[in-house]
Amino acid sequence: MLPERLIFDHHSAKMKDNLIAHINKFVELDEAEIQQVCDSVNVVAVKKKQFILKADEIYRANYFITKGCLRLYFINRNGNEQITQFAIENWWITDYTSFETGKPSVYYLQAIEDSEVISISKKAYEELLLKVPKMERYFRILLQIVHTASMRRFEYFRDQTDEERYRHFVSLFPGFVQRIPQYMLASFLGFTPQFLSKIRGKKVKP
Amino acid sequence: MLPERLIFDHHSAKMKDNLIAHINKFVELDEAEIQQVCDSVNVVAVKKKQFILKADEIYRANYFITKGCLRLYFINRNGNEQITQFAIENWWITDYTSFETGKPSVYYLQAIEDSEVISISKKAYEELLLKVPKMERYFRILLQIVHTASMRRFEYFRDQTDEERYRHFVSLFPGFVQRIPQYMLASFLGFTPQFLSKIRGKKVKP
DNA sequence: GGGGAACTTTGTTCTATATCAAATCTATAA
DNA sequence: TTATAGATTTGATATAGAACAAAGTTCCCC
Repeated sequence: MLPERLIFDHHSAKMKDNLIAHINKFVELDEAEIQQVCDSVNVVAVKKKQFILKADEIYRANYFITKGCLRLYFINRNGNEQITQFAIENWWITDYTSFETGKPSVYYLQAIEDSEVISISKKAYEELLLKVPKMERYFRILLQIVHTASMRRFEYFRDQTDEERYRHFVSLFPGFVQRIPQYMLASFLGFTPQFLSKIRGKKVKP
Repeated sequence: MLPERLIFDHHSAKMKDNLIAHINKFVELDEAEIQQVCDSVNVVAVKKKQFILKADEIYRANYFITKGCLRLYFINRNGNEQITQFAIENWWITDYTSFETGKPSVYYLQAIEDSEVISISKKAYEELLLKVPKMERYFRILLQIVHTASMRRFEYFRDQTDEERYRHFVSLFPGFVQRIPQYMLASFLGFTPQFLSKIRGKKVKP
């Protein structure tokens, strides 16, 4: 029987393969570069409801999800959770404001399901970008994608009623909606869980 | 007296210096790289109210403002203008969705004041990124900044009332508010010009 | 597998902001 | 210089969704 450490290393290597596969969709890494990426990151398992970080803490890392689902939220002045982002497989997530400035965040980062996450520390990230310029390209491309996604999201918030935004979101991501409780979806879409329940109770016009 | 073309070239070179100065805040370009950047871009003058692009057109370039002010907006289903971004000196602006996909945009890009703009075509942008890897870094850093800005903006939309968001914006950018008509500020902040007028008419609580 | 907490549903009332309408005010172009 | 469209103000009315409240439901944890 293998010692615990080796089992973990084997598992860990498999997680890292997911990240490498994702990077290779955008840039072509050679063996040495793959090694440098793998040496820069760590694999972490988080249980459902476990927090990776909480408000008032500093986001010293960026997180890539290989399995599961996380949410990023803050508490508004009425004391309600406001989810600003979900992250599922093959997404990076962090509070970039805190990550960049080194100042405490207002955000909570919590697992919605048992999840596997790859983390890269701020320091390792900066060093990796200098050592492997292809990673500048990789993150530049990802950030362009993120930017277009948030522009799109903004459009929806400005051009649709809450009810329309709900129906639209469900039609776009029917599978994802199954994975999360309703109150989280309501929070993400910007209204109360009671209102979501009322929408669902309504018969859709034939 | 100099021929028209030379006068323009001289002016054009000065505009490009602004861009180079901006890039040099984030990465250090050598002479050859500066030349490559300058060869990749064009200088354009736009008069107040003139459109750089309109809805249904394709954003084939990214635009850097050296002087003046532009707005990016779309027409919502009620026929109202929804401004999603302003761009002033030293900001890049485009509809990245259209820029990346080559599909027609829903956005209008219009000068609010007489402005000077440097454009880089999609083709020149892609080539420049390959020829000058430092530009990957430059745009990666800029996109991180843009991303944090839109996260912040989202927070404000979720955590403040319209009136609070107005007062907050004015306190953050008093000079900018002077430069634009009220109805544009209302559109950017997500409410009607009538409502903005009513807010302004109110006495602030002492 | 039972009990309590976490969710969801349902009904009522309330409020911020939209919408509609019309009266000024203000720039710009002829 | 004035005519005219564009912009702002002001007031009356309407409405989407919040807040509050309380009854069901489901999910876990012991």
